[in-house]
Amino acid sequence: MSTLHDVALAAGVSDSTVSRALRGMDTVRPKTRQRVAEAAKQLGFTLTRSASSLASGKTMRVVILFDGPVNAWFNANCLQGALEVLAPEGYDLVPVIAMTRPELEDFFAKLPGSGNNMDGLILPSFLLEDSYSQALTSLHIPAVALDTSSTTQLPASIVLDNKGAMYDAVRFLHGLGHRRIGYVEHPSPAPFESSSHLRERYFLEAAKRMGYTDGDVTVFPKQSLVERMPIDEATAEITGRIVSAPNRPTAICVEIDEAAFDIMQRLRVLGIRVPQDMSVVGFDDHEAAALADLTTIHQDPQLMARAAAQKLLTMMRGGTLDEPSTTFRTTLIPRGSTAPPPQDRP
Amino acid sequence: MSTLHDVALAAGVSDSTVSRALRGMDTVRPKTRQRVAEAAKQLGFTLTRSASSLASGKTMRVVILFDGPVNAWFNANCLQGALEVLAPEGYDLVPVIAMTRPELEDFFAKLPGSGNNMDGLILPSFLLEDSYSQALTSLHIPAVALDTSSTTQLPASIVLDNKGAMYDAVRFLHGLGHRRIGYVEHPSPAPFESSSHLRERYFLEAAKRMGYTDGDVTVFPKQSLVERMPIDEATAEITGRIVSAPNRPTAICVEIDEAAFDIMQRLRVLGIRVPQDMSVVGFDDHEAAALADLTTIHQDPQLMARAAAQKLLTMMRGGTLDEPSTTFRTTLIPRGSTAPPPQDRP
DNA sequence: TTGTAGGCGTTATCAT
DNA sequence: ATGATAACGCCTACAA
Repeated sequence: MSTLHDVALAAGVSDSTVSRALRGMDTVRPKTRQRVAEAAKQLGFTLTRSASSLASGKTMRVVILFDGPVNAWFNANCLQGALEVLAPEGYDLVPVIAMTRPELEDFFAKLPGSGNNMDGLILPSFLLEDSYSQALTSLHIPAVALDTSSTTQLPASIVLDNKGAMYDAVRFLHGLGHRRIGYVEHPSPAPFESSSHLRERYFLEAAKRMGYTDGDVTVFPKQSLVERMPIDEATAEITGRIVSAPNRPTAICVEIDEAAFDIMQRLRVLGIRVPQDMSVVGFDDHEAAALADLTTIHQDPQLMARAAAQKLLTMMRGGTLDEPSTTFRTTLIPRGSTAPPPQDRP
Repeated sequence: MSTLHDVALAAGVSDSTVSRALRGMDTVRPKTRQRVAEAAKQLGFTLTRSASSLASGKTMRVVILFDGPVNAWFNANCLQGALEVLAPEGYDLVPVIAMTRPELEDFFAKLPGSGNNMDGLILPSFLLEDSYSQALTSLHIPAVALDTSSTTQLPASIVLDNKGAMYDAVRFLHGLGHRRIGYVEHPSPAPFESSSHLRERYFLEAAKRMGYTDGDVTVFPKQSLVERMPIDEATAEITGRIVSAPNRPTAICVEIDEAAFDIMQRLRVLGIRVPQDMSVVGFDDHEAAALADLTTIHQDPQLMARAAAQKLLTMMRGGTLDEPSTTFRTTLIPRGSTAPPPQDRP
């Protein structure tokens, strides 16, 4: 209700002094500062964000762009991590979701003018098209990629060692004696590339490296994507394909835990025992993975997001990153959903 | 980079016309509107939020205040639900976390001036102190409570039928034959009252109503709160108390699923079989509940948050709610974590 | 249907 | 250490 000017009158100083005092600038005499503080508290005064923003040019707003719901495990953890570092610095962290290609295009189409509307951008998950990442840098919008890939690198990024992770997984299954293995894509509704799709590539690469032939390795769904299908229908469909695959694998890697949980349950319903008949490896180490006794690959998106936010912070403040890109490694957590293949056991 | 004025020049019209055209107001000739749209796109122009905000008085910013991390199941779902209705209307949804009492106090202390900084407020989980809810209404800040309780009701609220839920739970356990039952509080780190604590009260009330005596019903932790303790230590501690309780219950209700998962695992480790030795009922119907085969009480915070956001929307637009308070009911989902008590079985 | 003019509440620059 | 004075970019009467 009351403005900075009212505070100035009450404290018997000028507007500028109030502004300086309230923002903790150093050229204010302690006594004056205190008088101002009292007047402000007295009046219940708070700076108006939009006015400060307009005058200063800083919006104190960073957007985090997701390719799916914020209640998905990975996204919620990113949000929390970034919030933990940004909020104490006074930034708003605004989640924005672009689930469809038009939405994504729209977001980037509006980018040119958006410099006035955000101080920074965090991009988790997206496999960014080059034109987009270029636009970002040429518009001088501080942005950091969070487990995001693109040919044209952004100036800052947090990357997950997906390659190492998949090599670990394949090596692990190979060590258990599995000779027919499969990779299961997450039936994501997002119609554009997500960086987790990269894992498929590395899985195949690792398999080949370990001596698996094409016939030994299957990807589900193979080609005909299960698109635009409710997610559990898609999962059911995929589980069906796995079970009825001509050369059914004895072990599968699933792109994310949340999908693995579902698939495990469906396998059991179909009479396929895990791990006796089929080994399952997940990805994420979701809180429920221990509960489900799921062997999985641990990652910590909350931590990665903190790192991303930290980098963004220094960029927004005009600093230089001493390490533009930081890589996080994964850890394979062996649990009860994996075992040697059927024929190997007594 | 370019301003509304630049667009006006390019389109050969006045600033106000551009403003009107861009915001879709009706008093603009289609042809003019199009010319403006083209000029805007051409220049990559986007309205500057802070300027619009300052001039119009609307911030297009609604904050959602949480008492814990946004990656908690309930919170993440609230966020997603509210986002789904607010984002399409152009609102930023800004998550703010107040985990400690000072943080909460600080938030409300700054409220008087905050009217200029937010158009609305969503309050999940808090057991609001009256002074706070009164401040909100007297400051005319549109706010809606989401499963939040306070003596002084806010003008709008979404309430969960916690009472009905707990009566269902007690009735269910009673029907299975349990004569000694327990209620397990969530070892929340938040030092202030959360509305889920209400459930404890209703549980006790229901138990009494069904004929349980004080000796038959135990609350964990009983009195000495497990405060300021890392959450899993607290859970371990609580599990220990349950197991070693003098008159150990044969069935427990746990305040939220996430805690129930943990407790179930610990019980098993301690050799207590679920449900043979101990029945467990959760609350939430978290995605992992099916996986854990946990009998639980279903609620849908995402849906509730949508409703909350909808109410907020009409309030922010000056409308009147035809139903200030909406109550959502719960459903008990029987699964494998509950069974008759030990002595009842052959 | 469109244009004109004033003001929204701060910050920044330049004095003092 | 503090004051005066322009911006900042848009919206909203009001006028035409």
